[in-house]
Amino acid sequence: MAVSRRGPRERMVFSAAQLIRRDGVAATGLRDIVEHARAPRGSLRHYFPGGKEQLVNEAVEWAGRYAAKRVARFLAEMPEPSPSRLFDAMVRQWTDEYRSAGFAAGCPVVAATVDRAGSAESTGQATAAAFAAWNRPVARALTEMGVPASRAVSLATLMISALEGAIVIARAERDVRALETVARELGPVLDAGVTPRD
Amino acid sequence: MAVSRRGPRERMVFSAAQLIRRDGVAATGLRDIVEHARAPRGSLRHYFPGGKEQLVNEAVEWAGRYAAKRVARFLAEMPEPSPSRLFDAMVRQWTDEYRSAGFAAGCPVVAATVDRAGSAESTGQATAAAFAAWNRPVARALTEMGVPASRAVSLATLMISALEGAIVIARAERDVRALETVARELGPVLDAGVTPRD
DNA sequence: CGCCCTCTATGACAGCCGTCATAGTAGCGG
DNA sequence: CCGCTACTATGACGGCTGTCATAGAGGGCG
Repeated sequence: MAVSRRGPRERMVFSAAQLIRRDGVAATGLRDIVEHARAPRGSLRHYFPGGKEQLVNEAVEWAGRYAAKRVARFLAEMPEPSPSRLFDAMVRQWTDEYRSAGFAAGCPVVAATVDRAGSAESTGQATAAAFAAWNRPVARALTEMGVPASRAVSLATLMISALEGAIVIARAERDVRALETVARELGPVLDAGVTPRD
Repeated sequence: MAVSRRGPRERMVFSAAQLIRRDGVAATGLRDIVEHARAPRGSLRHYFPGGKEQLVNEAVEWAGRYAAKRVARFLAEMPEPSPSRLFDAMVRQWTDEYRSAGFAAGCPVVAATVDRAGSAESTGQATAAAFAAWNRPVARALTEMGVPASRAVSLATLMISALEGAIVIARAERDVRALETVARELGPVLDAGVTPRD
């Protein structure tokens, strides 16, 4: 696997993101992460002297970069990009996973935001940065498709909001219905460039 | 307080919902709930023989009923109901809370969905039921406003998805921007297709 | 009174948590 | 060979978790 090619440190961050998005932050133990990453437990302290908080933060940051790269790939694979087609691709990533692998996991950034366990000031900043890192390429893509710059960021926020909400509902219902619904209902809106209220 | 008028059992469910939506399920201890509810710890086992799982499920169900009732109240207070105005009211509930009380808490149903801690089959059903209980009055309100029945459920799902996603982003950013954005961008979309007045 | 039923009090239990202390290994430059 | 650095191994620590066992109030009622 390409994964095991990476160093233990990177594997731990990756495994942390994977377990967090499945079980939540509090329910994910350091020992679980180490085992899932097939990494030596003795190295935990060495690589992450900041403890669990640091590992969680890096996992969130990793997820933000991953989502951003994913957007770029969607656009690269798209012959004639359009807002609705981009949104479709973003949604389809989740419907595909849920259909093939079940509804066990959600978005790690959402998990880290919701399950902040009270403390963790730095985790709050990490989640905000992750959402920003995700929003940025989406908004930029929209502007390149002809959406006015003033609305591009807003539409990107709407897309990500609807997607994240639908992910949660899909997990609860164990059905991709909500994901398909937001794609179907929001797609035309994104293409039309509906004039916002006064 | 009206709250302390209620029996200890109901207070525990209420406190559970309140703590879960702030810290998540796993990070919320039974002892925290009992203390927050000013309820006797000895009664926990008596009222909730199903343990934490039962208490969490009841908190989620309570939240679903609460959200449904809230929709009814929004409509009752609305002179001339419209889809966008309903959505505005739903969003404003959260912007108001965040502005006045800070970004500590989110939606308990989302927390219970994301933070399912692996097990808890019954909690999955409870969260699905809660979303359904919330969707139902929204969809019904939309049909009464002139939205075709076939699209009412879809639009309700879109509204709730966008709202929930924006709640999460707002908490991460510690800013109501995302909430205001989805209200502004989605409002006109929801009204479109509705024949204005008789 | 005595009995029952609802509710409460208290403490112990095993188990997991994140953190940390200590020791040890491998490799490399000198 | 040394010393040094990077990394790993292992186990213990206090603290918190949900669960449970046992005992005891309090009140209605015959």
